[in-house]
Amino acid sequence: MAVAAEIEPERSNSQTVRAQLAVRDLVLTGALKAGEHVSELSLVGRVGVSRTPVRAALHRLAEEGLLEPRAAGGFTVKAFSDRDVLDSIEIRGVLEGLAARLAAERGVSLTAIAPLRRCLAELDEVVRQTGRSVEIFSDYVALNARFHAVLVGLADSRPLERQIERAVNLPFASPSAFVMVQSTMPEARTILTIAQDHHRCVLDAIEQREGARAESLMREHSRLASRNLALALRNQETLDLVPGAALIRSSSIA
Amino acid sequence: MAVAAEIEPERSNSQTVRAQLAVRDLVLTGALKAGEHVSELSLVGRVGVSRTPVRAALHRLAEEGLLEPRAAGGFTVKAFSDRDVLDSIEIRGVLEGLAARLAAERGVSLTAIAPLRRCLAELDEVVRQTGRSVEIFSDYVALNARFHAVLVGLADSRPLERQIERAVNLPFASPSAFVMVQSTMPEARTILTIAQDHHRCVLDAIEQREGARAESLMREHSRLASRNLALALRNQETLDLVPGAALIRSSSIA
DNA sequence: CGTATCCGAGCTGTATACAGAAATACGCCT
DNA sequence: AGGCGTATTTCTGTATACAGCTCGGATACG
Repeated sequence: MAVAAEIEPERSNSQTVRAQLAVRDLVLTGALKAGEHVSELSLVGRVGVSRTPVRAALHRLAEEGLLEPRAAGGFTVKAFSDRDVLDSIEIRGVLEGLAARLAAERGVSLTAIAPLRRCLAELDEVVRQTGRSVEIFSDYVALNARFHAVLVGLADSRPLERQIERAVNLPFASPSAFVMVQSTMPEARTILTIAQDHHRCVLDAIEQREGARAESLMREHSRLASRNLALALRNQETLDLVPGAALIRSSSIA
Repeated sequence: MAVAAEIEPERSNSQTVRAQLAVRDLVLTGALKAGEHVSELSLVGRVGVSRTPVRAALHRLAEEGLLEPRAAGGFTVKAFSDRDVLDSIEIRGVLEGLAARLAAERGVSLTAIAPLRRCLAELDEVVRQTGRSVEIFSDYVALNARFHAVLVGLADSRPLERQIERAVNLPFASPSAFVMVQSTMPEARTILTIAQDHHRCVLDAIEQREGARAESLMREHSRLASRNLALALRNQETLDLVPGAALIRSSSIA
């Protein structure tokens, strides 16, 4: 089918996963507008699999929070207010803060923290660089994602990992969601420097078993994202750099 | 089928929901042991619906955290260490703490807080009562659940509600999970009194917009559950009063 | 002209049939 | 007698057929 060819032919192992990725992309790119009802049959044509995996994918995306189940059955694309986004970021901050505190309180061996130290050093290099801004930032995004993931692992708590994974699944709530927005701003380098100092201090706090400090640092760290969100909402064009921006219906279209 | 008759004939609207409830019960009662592989076909016979809704139910239960997806496909009943349970309770405390703080910081009108005040008054009465211990506690459980639910609503944040709902879905992480354990203990009344004082102080803190106080109170409040867990783990017989206790594989079977 | 009712199209929920993969058990070979 | 390979069986993943329901439109009536 012609339309199906639009979607990458990625022959992933599972049809369900393929459908999930395809539909998620449709939602995040705005091909399916917020509030719109998304029917199973229409997707069957678009992603080229039968109803069963499409159905499973829709349920999973509803669990992720991108779709909203209707009482009558079926799903609609969820719309997020700016406060919803803000709250999602705060939730992530609180949970990551808990992870940092647990790591600190329970103690982490030096060998366990070593990978994170290495990650920190790599981030240092990226921040120190003075090249093409966009490239620096995309390097930063990748390393930053790794840093956060490994940090959460230090808490060594499966329940917490699960909960954080869910919080981060909302694309605009991920630790790196708003980093690219900074790349368009004059004080870009400043913010990176501050964020990286957060990283460093959190590691120090964990090493010295300062739980409260580690926790509040991670919270404040997440608020960098909140601040970037506020900036992005002012100049609408930079908002396109944020994944899933199509879902954010700005309440202030004055 | 004879076996299907064991399950209540509850003709709920949806086959999927029926299957979900039935399988959840099988897991929580221990009919399906922790670690055991749960096959779709075997459940088809037990709950009396076809594979499609059973399959959907299994995926939902995996999302809830009661089942664990296997790489090869299918699911196993998840096992929880006591630390997993402890962490789950801590996660709930942290999230409910966030809810209380947001409510306090953003401000709550007196009319909005009124239902919670009423709930508090009803709890007061229950705590003051001096009747059959078990009845008092089951009354308390119901009211306590309502109190927590309404409190979370005060934060007025859909993302946070979603996240907390997920945290509470783990049966032993719910606010009332370990209340029944107290009913067997001599200092039962004492704990209820303390818990109720937490409730009262949190409301006061929210009214007076003391965010930090509201947050730390809710955290400490959740730690009552942690303490009850520790007690329940000592006398194994009281552990049966906890929903889903069958999933907790005590690491210390000394 | 507005409103209520009825009918039809489309969609979801459910059941089942089929294919491929994994686990198990059996038999054969060493 | 034990280990390995193969065959069988059982399972999951996927596709499709069917039934009931919901929603929208058209028509008739006030």
